[in-house]
Amino acid sequence: MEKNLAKTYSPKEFEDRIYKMWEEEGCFISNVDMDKKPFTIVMPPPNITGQLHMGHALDHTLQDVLIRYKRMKGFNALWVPGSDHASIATEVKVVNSLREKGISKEDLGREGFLEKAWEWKEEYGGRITRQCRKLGDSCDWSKERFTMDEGCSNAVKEAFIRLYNKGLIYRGHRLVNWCPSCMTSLSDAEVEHEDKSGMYWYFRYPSADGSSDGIIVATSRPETMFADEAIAVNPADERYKDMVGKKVLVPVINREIPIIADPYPDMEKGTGAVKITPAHDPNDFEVGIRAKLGTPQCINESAHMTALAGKYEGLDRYECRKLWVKELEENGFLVKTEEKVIPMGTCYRCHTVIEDMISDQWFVAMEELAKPAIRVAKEGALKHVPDRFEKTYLHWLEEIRDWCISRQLWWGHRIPAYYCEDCGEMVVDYDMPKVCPKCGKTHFRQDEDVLDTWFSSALWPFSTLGWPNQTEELKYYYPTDVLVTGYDIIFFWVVRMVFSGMEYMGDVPFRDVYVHGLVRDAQGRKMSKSLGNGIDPLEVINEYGADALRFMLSTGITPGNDMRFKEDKLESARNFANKLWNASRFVIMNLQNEDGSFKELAKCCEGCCGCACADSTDFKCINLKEEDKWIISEINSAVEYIDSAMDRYDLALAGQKVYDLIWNTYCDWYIELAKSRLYGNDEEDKKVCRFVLVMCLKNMLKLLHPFMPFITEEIWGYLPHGEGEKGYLIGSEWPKYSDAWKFEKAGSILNHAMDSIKAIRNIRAEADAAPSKKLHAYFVCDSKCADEFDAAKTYIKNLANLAELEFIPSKDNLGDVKSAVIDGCEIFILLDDLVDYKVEFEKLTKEVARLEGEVLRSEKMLSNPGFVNKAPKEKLEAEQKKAEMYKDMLSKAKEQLELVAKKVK
RNA sequence: GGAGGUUUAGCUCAGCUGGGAGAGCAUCUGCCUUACAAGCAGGGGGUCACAGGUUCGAGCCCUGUAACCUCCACCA
Repeated sequence: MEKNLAKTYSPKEFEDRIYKMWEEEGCFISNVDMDKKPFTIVMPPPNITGQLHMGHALDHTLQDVLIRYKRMKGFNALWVPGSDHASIATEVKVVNSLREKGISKEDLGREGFLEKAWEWKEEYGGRITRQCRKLGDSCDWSKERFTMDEGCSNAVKEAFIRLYNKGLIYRGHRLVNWCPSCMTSLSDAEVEHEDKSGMYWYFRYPSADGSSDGIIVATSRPETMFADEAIAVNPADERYKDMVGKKVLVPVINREIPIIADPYPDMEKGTGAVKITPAHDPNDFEVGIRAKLGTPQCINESAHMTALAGKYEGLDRYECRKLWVKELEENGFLVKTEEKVIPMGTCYRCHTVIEDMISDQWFVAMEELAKPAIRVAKEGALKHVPDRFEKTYLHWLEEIRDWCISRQLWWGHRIPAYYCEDCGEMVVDYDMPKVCPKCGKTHFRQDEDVLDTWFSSALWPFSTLGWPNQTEELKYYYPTDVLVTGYDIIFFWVVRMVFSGMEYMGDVPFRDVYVHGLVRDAQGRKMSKSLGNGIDPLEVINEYGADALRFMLSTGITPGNDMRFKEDKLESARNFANKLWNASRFVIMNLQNEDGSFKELAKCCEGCCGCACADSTDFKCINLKEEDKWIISEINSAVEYIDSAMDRYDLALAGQKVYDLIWNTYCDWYIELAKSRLYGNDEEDKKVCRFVLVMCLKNMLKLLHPFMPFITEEIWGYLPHGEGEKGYLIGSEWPKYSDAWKFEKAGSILNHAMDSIKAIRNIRAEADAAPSKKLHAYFVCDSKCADEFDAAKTYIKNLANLAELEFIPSKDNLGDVKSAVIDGCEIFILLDDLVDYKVEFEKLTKEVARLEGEVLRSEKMLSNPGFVNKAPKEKLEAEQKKAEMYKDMLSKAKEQLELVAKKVK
């Protein structure tokens, strides 16, 4: 082993090595252990369609931070990894890759195609797991799952059969969302609504018997006219009362259709008369059922016209529309047009405009299943973070319609329904039946369709733990603790997992849903392939390291809100890692002898191993200085703060606190204070200082570990450890808040010291005094804190670079001074010719004005009976103290001003 | 047509249950001070979108307005 850390922080040198070490040592493995409480997260399985993007990196980082935190807190932490077969998305990808080789999916046939799809899965599934490792995901790879592996497939069959037997899955012949490009049905959740600029065309449908001028209807889809079955009007509509029951002709093609009365038409919209095309519009379909209309189709599965469209047969729907409108116009049927924004459903995968298509599909009846899912959210058994997402969740469940689960695809879970070749009888079963229960024959064919990919995802929190088998894992780990996911898949996934969990397991799949936002680009746009603005996490890791990426992602967010990806945030995170690296290097440097062996550290207590263990709490045998007590106190209160933030899922606040602690507290102050001791001659005190440096560093490494696991583990490896600390940081114990670590007096002393130092530095900087120049400072302290300033004296002398610090009773006879007023003390420095008295005069004038303002504010508050009577006692007392302090500071500042005023003259 | 979110320093964003406005980056000044220039020290910069209200006290609570964003909603 090297004696010390390398000179420069270079994450590439150790991140992969550390991960491999963790994995080989089984640090991620979790097994059933009744003596420990489990903490479980099931990873939202990434699609095997490609590679992980920044959204995954965020999702995984948040989960890993939580898992590592809980693991260190002593939970039996399990993070189950896996991936999703992503039926439609993957099928499209495989089809495309085949097309490039000039092969169609039909050429290969079902079996051949599936072989190709599995090859795809092997390649891309493997790539994803490698990326997870790069990110530092501490998931239990021995439990890795895939939505189409044997266990998950069994779970899918079991779920399907159970629901079918309960009558909650049924086959229906009805209108469904159809993507003409993907050539499959889609569920409502898979349809996105986009506003598109469109047109209303108003056409006259002439009267069949010539008894009237006919009727004018508006439509945005003239090409569906070939399949019109009626014109509907509202029964309350006076305008058309006499026409109900009469017939009109579809223009040009002269097919007779009736005018019917139905509550559906809105008298305010369009002309109040609506053409009814049951096969191509869901509302029309409903009207058609009520009026017993037929369902002729003029558009087919690929959105081309059928024979019903006559000479337009075979044309694309939009081609046909153009020509057909032209023909109608030329024949005088077009009354007027109106430009209009029309909301249109599009396919969530390819954004093709959806057709409503009549077909035979499988459905899940949702009404009963939704009820328990609604109940658990309302009762609080399922908690959303932030809670506003509960509204989204509930709204969707309350409006839910039956779920179309069959897809006309090959890649996915094939529906376990079998049809007798002889009599057509359908059997739903785990495997192909041997004998037909109806006709006794033995030839069956399986349903051609596969299931919606979300059908298997819905089972993920328990199928991954062994369900439908009642395994030990399932009993121990279920329900899981938290689901971490983006708000964009609440509908697809979260609601379905919840009602599935309630249905099959009788309990929620997770207690909390931690919802995060999207990672956008620097301009705030969504990252997408089409914009080409996506950023590859691997490239970022390559340049800045996984720790920097993780820190940027986990501390740059507010729960539920989107974040922008900014390069400078990454840099800042990387610089922080570098800071920690160098601080650690400093500590180690001062710890080691020439040969790399450790120098002696002070022992904190009887039986101390001399390794400055992180959990030292008994300081009986050690002579701590005030700054030691102070830094220990600071860490102690940070632990309390961080715990509370983590427990609220406020990871960003927790992370920022560690940042602040390491950089602004430990590095900027403690290490600086430590230098004079380490370079001094007091050998006993050096041991004490080393002890504190190491103990505090260890605790900070722990606090940072969930966020930056690699660098913290790497540094941990270079520090001395006692028996109780053997092993890796990842498995170490989280720091505990302890009263033994509270040192209030030391805090006060150091605060006085830091205030003084800053004030003197300020004076020096503004007077343009050389930093190297040793100054002589005079302090006039209040008697109430004289002791504390006295205790702070050496710190001030050291860090403010003073030749001398003298406490004097009054500033009289000092002569020319530059000064500062801080709480409890006035500071004077003789700077002779360096001072610009004019500037000084202005500054003091301003300061006096400021203090006057403060005093005024305070007095106003204190003379306000409302405040005095109603404010809590602590507030009142605090305000009184402040008032006193400001008055004091004001009078001193005024005196100084007078002095300077004389000089100016 | 419904629902939600956002609006705080030049930029990106924090700000917990109401009690004296913060960070990172950028900018300016001075420093290669023996862990770190990926750094150190110091400074400047904000009518907390707008208008009302509640309160002794509002960035925070209530009402309204504006701008931007997102989701949901059966394409006459």
